[in-house]
Amino acid sequence: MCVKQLTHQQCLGADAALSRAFSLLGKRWTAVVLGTLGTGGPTGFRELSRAVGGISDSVLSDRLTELTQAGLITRTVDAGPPISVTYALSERGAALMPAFEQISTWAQEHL
Amino acid sequence: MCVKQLTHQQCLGADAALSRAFSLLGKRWTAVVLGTLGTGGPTGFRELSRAVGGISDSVLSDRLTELTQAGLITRTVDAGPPISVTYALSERGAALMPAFEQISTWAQEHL
DNA sequence: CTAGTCGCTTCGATTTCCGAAGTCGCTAAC
DNA sequence: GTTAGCGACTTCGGAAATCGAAGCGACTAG
Repeated sequence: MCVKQLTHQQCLGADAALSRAFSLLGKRWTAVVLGTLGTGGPTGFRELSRAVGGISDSVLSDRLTELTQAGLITRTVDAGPPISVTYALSERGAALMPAFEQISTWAQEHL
Repeated sequence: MCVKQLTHQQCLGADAALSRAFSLLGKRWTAVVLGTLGTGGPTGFRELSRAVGGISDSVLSDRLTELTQAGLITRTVDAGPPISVTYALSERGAALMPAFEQISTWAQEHL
């Protein structure tokens, strides 16, 4: 049984939800991109690339597209000139930050 | 600045810690394996494979090796006969469960 | 003796990721 | 006017990760 005295069914539901979450978060860079937007605030592609560090442009572009489509971030285009694009956490994305802070705290003492 | 009024330095530290955490959790299946051990308790390879669902044997084997080496799970061999092996969360691994519960709750309402 | 299970390993194929180079539109400096 | 740099990406070949299937040895059950 669960470490927290849940019913078997509740455990299955929790596992399925965690699986859905990690079908996104289990990709390299997804959580780091979200976390970086959470700590640094709204920013553009290049600045985000620098803040994340080590990510390729094509993967960053892919992740931003996926996260926008999943509703975790918003993409705002200012036609300028010059064109500028700003990515920011949405409410839904911001709702993940408490969990990421816990993971971050955990990593500070365990990794 | 941070959404939570941290210093710039604290944000950078948090991002670096999150990056370290997700160099592990950002691999396909890692978090789901941990989460499944958290809800289902100690178990063997085959049962864990069934509980996780959809994972290949070679990746499960790889993940279990990595997680054991990282100290997040323990591997206990009973020489039998027949041989049986039990994987369980370590204290360090169990310390991640509150964050995974938050992510699971978040996924139940957002994904 | 046969079939099934456990706890894995191996291997070829597929998918994901990476690094480099590139595009277009803009701005700045000379 | 020219050159260089930047932003916001896209493209592509190669490397790494993942997958699915098949296999192994040791055991148990019928």
